[in-house]
Amino acid sequence: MNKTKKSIFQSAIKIFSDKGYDGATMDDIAANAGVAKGTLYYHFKSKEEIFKYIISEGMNVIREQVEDAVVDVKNPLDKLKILCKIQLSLVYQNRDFFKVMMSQLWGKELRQLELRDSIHEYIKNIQVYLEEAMDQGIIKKGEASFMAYTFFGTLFSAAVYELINEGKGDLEYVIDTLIGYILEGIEA
Amino acid sequence: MNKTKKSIFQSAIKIFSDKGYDGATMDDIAANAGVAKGTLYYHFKSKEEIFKYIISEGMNVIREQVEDAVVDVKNPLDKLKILCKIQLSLVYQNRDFFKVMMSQLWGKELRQLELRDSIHEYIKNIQVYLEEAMDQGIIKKGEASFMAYTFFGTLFSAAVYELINEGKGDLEYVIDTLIGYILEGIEA
Amino acid sequence: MNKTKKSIFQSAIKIFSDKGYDGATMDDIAANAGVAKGTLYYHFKSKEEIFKYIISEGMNVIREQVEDAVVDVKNPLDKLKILCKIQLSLVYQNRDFFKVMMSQLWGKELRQLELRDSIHEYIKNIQVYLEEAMDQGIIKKGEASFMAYTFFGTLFSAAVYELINEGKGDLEYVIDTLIGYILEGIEA
Amino acid sequence: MNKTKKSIFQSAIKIFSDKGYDGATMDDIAANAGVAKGTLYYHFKSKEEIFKYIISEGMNVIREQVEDAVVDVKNPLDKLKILCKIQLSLVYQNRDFFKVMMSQLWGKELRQLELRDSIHEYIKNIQVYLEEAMDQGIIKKGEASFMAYTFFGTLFSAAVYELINEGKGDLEYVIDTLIGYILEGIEA
DNA sequence: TATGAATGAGTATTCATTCAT
DNA sequence: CATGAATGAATACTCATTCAT
Repeated sequence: MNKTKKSIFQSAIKIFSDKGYDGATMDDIAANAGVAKGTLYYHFKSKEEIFKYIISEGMNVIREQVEDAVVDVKNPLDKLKILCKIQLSLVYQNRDFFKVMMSQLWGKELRQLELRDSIHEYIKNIQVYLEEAMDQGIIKKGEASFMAYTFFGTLFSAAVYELINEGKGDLEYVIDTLIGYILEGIEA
Repeated sequence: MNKTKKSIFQSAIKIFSDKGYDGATMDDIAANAGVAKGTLYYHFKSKEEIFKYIISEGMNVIREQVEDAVVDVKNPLDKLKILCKIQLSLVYQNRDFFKVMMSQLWGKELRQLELRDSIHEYIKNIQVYLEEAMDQGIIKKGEASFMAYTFFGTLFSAAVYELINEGKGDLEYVIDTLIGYILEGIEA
Repeated sequence: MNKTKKSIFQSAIKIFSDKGYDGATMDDIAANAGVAKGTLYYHFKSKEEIFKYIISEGMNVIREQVEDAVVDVKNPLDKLKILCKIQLSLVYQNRDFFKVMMSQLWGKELRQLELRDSIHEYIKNIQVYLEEAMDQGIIKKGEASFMAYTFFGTLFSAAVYELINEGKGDLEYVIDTLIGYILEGIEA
Repeated sequence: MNKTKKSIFQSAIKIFSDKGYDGATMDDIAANAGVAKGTLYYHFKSKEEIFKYIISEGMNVIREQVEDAVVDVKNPLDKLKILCKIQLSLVYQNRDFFKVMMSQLWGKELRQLELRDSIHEYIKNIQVYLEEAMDQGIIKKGEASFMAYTFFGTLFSAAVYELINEGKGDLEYVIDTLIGYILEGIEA
């Protein structure tokens, strides 16, 4: 990704996160990137192409980082904890990207169906970790697929919390508390 | 709300949930409601007005139903369980409304800021229930505000699960399992 | 003209004078008249019909008043003076009506062509008075038709003056001064 | 002003003069200019912006031409005559522009209030010439401000005359006669 | 590689008019 | 006589996309 393309990429994330896919205009993106509108079309075929590019790049980064973080951990419980931690950190490090995803998850447009597939794929990955832990008796037996969604839902909690109480919380505290809730629940 | 207004209201929820706020057109809404476009403007000042109306009506329904369900329950743990249950049921009964909310939660448009305020208000209500339960030692001590977001995040899990695996799950099972996760965690 | 029709008539003059023909809406007129929109259509066939009615009623009033004022005056110079005076008074008494006329005089819409015909007719009336005075050697010989327009232009001066310096001037002074200018010019 | 912008500018004057501000459509203007509708918005922010641009450009032209014509004339009476002459010529050369002004002078819309301010400013300029001539005893003593409106009203006479008797009159004759009326009146 | 003027299909909104009550 | 809900054609304005430079 050269410099111009990168600045378009980053501007698009910012603009999509502020205005949503349909609300964002190519003018907004070009202005924010500091390039002429025509330049967008030199680097991307269309608005939708930019969107898809953002999603696929973003998902790749997440997948890689999760893999890297977990690869050397042997203990399955630690693995889950690390998984939680890295996921939540990523939400905080890529707020705008997550906002784009969250807002585009719903709906029946093609790009949205593709995004859902992409997330579905990702959740199936989490599921694998959960099944491992189940097999070893670390976590409750149950439908791993469903549990994976709960896991994913936690990201949402964190994102909404951050969205509404912008920057007020302490990242470390939020992450540790959430991991606690996921594993042990809130009951005393 | 007279008949015409109601059919506009319901169509708008459907269309907004399929296409998002900006993606939805007034033509879509009118066609779906079976009225002429001008009729939309006879009953609502603007597209944004329709949106706001949907949100405020929807939130009222939720608030009322939650209150009704919980009012006669004395035991604080039962109260939390009922709270969970009713919330999740509402997600399933008003899928489209929730999709609209979820997709419009993000972003910086006025309507979105207002929606966030509205949800913030609702979460503060949940917080009150949690504080009660904390005081009575039923649930872990901690920042009730933050815990309320976790609670809310569960709705999201359920919504995404339902969204991706459309109708495949058994509502009762989903609800009971989720309540279990929230209270006791996933750890064995 | 019954009470309802009259209030529509007067509201229409007011609204047309504030917003012009195209800028005025039937809603504006109805609201200002304190009746429902449908009521306008009970009394008038269309917006254009209201406009035409206003113009024809207005011109009638002017014609009558001018005639009445001049009928008993024998001396042709006095006649001209009276003519000036009454015309100018009418401008001041029917500001809104004149604004409607002035703004609709231009353009190529049917209603505007008709209005121009109407005014042309009126100016030809003035011309008759001028020809009388010319014949008797009271005023300069010349093309009476053209002189009549000058006469009419004076109304415009007065109207613009009043429009820009709203109500500041003394009516009597304005009228007397203008008559002086018309008859004797501004040269010392 | 580049070529495209200029053709939009000229079309707008034509269309506004035929149909008035509200009656004119952007489609009309675009078609007349031979450009796509979007092109109007590439060069002007809105319909109102086009209007304001026309007025300010038009007033500038008038101001400049009047100044140029008068600057070398020393004799104050000649100055007034030239002033009359140039003003009247401008009316004839810019018929459409004047029609736009005349029709938009009335009413209470923002653009109209601004137009009135603009004209008020212009009339104050005329007033200066009149005051000079008054000081030198060339014209009658009196309220110069008011006299300036009379002067301006003459433009109106000429415009209406031209409007109703399209092109029939001889420009030179009309101008000379009007100057005569203004300075010496119509009385014999 | 990058630009920005030009496009035209699409969109929210307005408003004169109709009509059943 | 009077109403006001409903209409749909018309209108200002937007914006993704194209293309000549």
